Amino acid sequence: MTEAQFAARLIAWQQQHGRKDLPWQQQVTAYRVWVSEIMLQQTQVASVIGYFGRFMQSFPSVQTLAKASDDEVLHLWTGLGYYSRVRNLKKTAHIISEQYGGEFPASVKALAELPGIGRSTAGAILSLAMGLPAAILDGNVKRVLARYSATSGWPGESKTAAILWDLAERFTPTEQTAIYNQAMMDLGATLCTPKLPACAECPVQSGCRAFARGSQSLYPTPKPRKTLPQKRSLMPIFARKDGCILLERRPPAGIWGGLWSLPELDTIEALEPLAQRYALDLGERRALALISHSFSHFRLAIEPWLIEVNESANAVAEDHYLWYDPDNPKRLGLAAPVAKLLKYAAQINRRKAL
DNA sequence: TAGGCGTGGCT
DNA sequence: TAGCCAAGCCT
Repeated sequence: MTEAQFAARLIAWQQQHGRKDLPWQQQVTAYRVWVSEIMLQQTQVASVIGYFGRFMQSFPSVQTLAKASDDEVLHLWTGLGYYSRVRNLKKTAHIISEQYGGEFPASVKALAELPGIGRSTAGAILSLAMGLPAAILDGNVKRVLARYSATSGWPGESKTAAILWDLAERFTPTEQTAIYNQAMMDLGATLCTPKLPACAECPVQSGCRAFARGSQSLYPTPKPRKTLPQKRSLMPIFARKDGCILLERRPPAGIWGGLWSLPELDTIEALEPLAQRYALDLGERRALALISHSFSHFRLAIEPWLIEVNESANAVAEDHYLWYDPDNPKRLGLAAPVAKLLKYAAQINRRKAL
């Protein structure tokens, strides 16, 4: 099968079986495609749909996003993960409004220089939003191409990535590139799935080297896994009489960067110094059930403590902490397990009030 | 180049 | 249950 035939079959398949009703496929603009592509990085379509709608409701244009506060954007990202995407999103929104007059540049090079946009996301914006010929190489395309060409090697290795990018560039047609790229993603998401691919329905089965050998499950070569380190931390839920709970802002980089969180302690011995810093008188305390939270690179066991406090004046910077009212919550970014704990603590508090 | 960076769904 | 995986990018 020639490269042109491959592309033609994908395009025909897309028109019959592809996805055409995703939110970012309606009222297509570079802005909407860009936001969707950032949200979809390492994140499944089903998870993104709700977030995308709320985001567009609040920030309908690159200018409204550029002017928004960090807390407001992080609030709408809470639970989606990879929060550095938000910092990069805001930086790029600024650059587009200030330096590009509100229009996205129309080249891979210029797009990929923007924070948070790499080669594949640049290709997606160019092809899907602008109709220009540009290749993409996301997880779906990698899987389709690795199987079709029976290419071994983990795609995270530069050598394997170079081979796959070369294939992607060769197969990507200069006409109808948007439909073709969407077809490759949809084929990977619906037929050429990681497990139990539906090869019987595949439009390019006849040229697929993995299918010919019955070795679909060998591609792409999986990432070499190491056992995840296990960490543990204490999270004091300092609750005032009025039900408000102490939150601290996390540093901009690192895990949960820029989000609001409960304080994190290594040991219970660190509780007194922390209480002193905030000038808290500690009352009754009770341990709540352990929470296990899993990240891509470590596992965290959280030991939450609900602690009643009386507060007096302290000298901690105002933008470093706040008293969060669960019954009248401010709009800000919260780490997922912290959001769960706050709900739980509010429940306990409400029961006590009855 | 390898590792940091989240979360939820699925098996 | 525990591991795998998802429309990757940055340092």
